[in-house]
Amino acid sequence: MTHAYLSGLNPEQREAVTLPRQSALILAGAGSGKTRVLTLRIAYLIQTGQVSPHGILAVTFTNKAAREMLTRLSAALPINTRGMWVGTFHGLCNRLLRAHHREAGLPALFQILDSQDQLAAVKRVMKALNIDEEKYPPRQVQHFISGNKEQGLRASDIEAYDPHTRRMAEIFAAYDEQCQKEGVADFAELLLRCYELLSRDEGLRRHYQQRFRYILVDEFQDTNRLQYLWLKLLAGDEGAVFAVGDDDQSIYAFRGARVGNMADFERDFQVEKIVRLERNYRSQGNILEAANALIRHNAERLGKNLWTDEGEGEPIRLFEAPTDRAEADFIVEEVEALQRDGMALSDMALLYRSNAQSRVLEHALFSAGLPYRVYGGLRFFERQEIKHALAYLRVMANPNDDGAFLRVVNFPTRGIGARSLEQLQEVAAEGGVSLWQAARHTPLGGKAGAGLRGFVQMIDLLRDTCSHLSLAEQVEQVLAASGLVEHYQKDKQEAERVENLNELVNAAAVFDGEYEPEETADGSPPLPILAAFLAHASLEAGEHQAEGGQDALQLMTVHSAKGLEFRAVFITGLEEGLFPHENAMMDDGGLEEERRLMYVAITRARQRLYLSFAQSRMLHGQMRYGLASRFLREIPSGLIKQVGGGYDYGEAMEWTGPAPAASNGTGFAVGQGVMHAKFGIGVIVNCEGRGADARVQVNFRDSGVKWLALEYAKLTPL
DNA sequence: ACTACGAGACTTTTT
DNA sequence: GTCTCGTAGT
Repeated sequence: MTHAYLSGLNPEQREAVTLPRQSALILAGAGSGKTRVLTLRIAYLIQTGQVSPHGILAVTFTNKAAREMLTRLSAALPINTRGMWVGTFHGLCNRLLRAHHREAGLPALFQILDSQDQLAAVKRVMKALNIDEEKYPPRQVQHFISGNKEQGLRASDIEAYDPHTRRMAEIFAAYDEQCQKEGVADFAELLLRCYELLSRDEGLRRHYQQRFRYILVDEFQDTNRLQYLWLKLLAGDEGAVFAVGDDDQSIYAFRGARVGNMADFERDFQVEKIVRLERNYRSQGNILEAANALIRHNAERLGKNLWTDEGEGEPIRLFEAPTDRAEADFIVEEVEALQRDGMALSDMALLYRSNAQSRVLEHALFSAGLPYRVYGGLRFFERQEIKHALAYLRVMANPNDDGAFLRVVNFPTRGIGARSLEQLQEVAAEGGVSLWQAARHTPLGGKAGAGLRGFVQMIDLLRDTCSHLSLAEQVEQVLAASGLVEHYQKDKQEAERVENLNELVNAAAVFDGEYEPEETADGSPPLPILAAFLAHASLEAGEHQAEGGQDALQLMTVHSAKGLEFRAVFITGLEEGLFPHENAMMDDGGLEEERRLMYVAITRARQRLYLSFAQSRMLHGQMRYGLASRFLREIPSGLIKQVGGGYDYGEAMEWTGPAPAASNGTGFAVGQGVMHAKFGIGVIVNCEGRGADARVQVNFRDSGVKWLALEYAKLTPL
C-alpha cells in the first residue's frame, strides 16, 4: 500500500510514522519535523485501519499545540477528527472528570481555579487557620501544594519530619477540604483527581484502557511525575504510547518537569527502539554546529547531533557592547539593515533570559520608530475586569464558590465592608455553609445588610433571566446588572477595561457558535454552556496580546520562544549571572538547564544569529558589571564573527573595564577586571572603605560573587 | 471607602 | 528602576 503523504519523509521520520504497534520513544531534535511525524503517525494509524479515530488519545502541553495538531491532521487526511481525544493533559482530565463527576466526587458544575484563584484560596485558608503569612508565605504554600499534587501526593501522603513541613501539610489538607466544600478544583487537582479516579475505579479504567489503544504524547521531556503516572495508568499493559520529545530542550524542570521520565519510559514501557530525528530542516550549518557544540557540554544527555545538508550559511555574529543601551542601539541598527535588505520585521526575534531585559530594548525600538510586539504578561482571561465578570458568572453557576463570591460581593462597592464580611464568614463557618447560603439566610442590619440583600437578589434575578438566554446574552446581562461597565466608565484611564469587557461578550458569542455539548453516556443532562465557558476561560487563558496584524519585531523570553522559528534571531544579555542566570546556579542541574535554554535559543534561528552582551547594565536600579557568558566560550570561535568594534573574542574574559578611578586610594574601582590566585578572573562590582580597610566585591567567572579585603586578598589588575 | 506612601522584591511559565 | 502589596491616614 502506498501512502502519498509518506513520500516527503526522510527514512527516520518514515520509520517513526510507520512503527508497528508498540510503545516508542522518538527523540526529535529541534526543527526535525516533530509535529509532522506526530500528526502523520495518527493519519497512518487511521488510514491503515489499525485504529479508528475513536481509539486515539493525543496529549500536548499547550492548547496551541493541540489546535495545531488538529489543523494539520485535517489537512493531511480527510478524516473525521470527532471521536478522537486531542488536548492538553488538563483539558483531557477536565473532560473525563466532567463525564464522571459523580464517581470523582465533584459537582457537575465544578469550577477550575487558575493560579491566581488558587493563591487567593490559599490565603483564605491561612486566614481561617490564623497562620502567619510572614512565616508561611502564601506563594510558597501554593507551590508546596501544587508541587506535591504534581508528584501524585495528597496532604496525608506527606512525611513531615520538621514542624514547618508538618504545618504546610496541615494547610494543604485544609485547603483541599475548602476546595471540596466549594466545588472547585485547581490545575493539579484536575490531574490528580483524574488519576485517583482511574486508579480506584477498575471498570472505568478498563473502559478507557480498551478505548485508547494508541496514546501519543508531545513534548514528553516536559511531563511531570503525575502526568507520567497518569499515562502509565491509562496505557495499562496493552496500550501503545508514542512519546515524542527532546531531552536537550527540557527547560521546565523548575516547574516540575522530569526529564528522567524519558529513561523511565524506556524501561517501564519496554521500548525496543529509540528513533532519533536528527536531520534539521530549519537552520543553516553554522547555527547547528554552534548548538551541537554548546550542548555537548552537558553530561546528562541521551545524545543526539543535528545536521543539515543546507550548507554552512552565514557566520554567527557576536557583538560586545559597553552598556545595555549600546547593545540595544546596535540591535536597532542591524534590524534596520535587515529590513532594508527585505526581511520582514516579523521574521526577526529578540530573545532575552528575563522579562526585565525587554525595557531597554523596547526603549530603543520605540525611539527608532520600529514596530514591535512583546510576548508575555497578562493574558485575556487573567485581566482583573475579566476575572470580575467571570466571578459573577461563577457565583451564578455555583453559589458555593466562596472565592468568586468574595471577589465580587463588594465590587463595584455596595457598602459591604471588611467587617461585615468577616461577620458573614463567621456565620458561614459556624453553620458549615457557604458564604452565599449565609448571606441569604442571615439578615444583617444597616447598609451592609442592604447591600448584601441587593447582591443576593441580583444574582438570583440574573440566574432567572439568563436561563433561556444565549451565552453572549448572559454575559451582557451580567455586565449590565453588576454595574461593572459603569464602574470602569467612570474613570477615563480604565477605557481599555471597558473594551475588554465588550471583547468578553464577543468571546462568549464565538463560544456560543462553537460549543457542542459532550454526549453523556448515562443520560445525565449535558454540561450547560455557561459552565463549559468558565472551564474554557480557566484552561485557556487566551492570547498573550490580542493585536496582531501589523508587521512587527518579536520580543520574548527564550522560554516563550520554544517551538518557534525566525529568519534572524538576536540572543541578548549573554552575561554571567544573567544568562546563565545566577539564581539558576543554586539548584543542581541548574547550569545544564540554562545551557539547554541557550540551545533552544540558538536553534530558533534559520539564517542569521546574533549573540550580544553588555559590559555594564542597569539591573535593579543599580549599575552591574558583568562578564561575557561562558556559553560564548562553548561555541567554537571559528563559527563566530565579531561585529561592530575591534575586540578579540579569544580574550573575551580579559577586557579591561573603565579606567580605574583611584578614589579609594587602592587602584581598584568598580568595573575593573581582576585576577585572584584561587578564584581566577572576575570583575569588581562594588567597593567600600578606603586604604587598608577597603573591601571590594568581585564577580568571579567561575566562583561567583565574593567580598574581599584588599589588604589580604592578592588581586592583580588585568 | 479611597488614597498615599513606604517597604521589599526582582528568573523562567502552562494549565 | 519600577511594580506590587500592605498599612495608615483622610
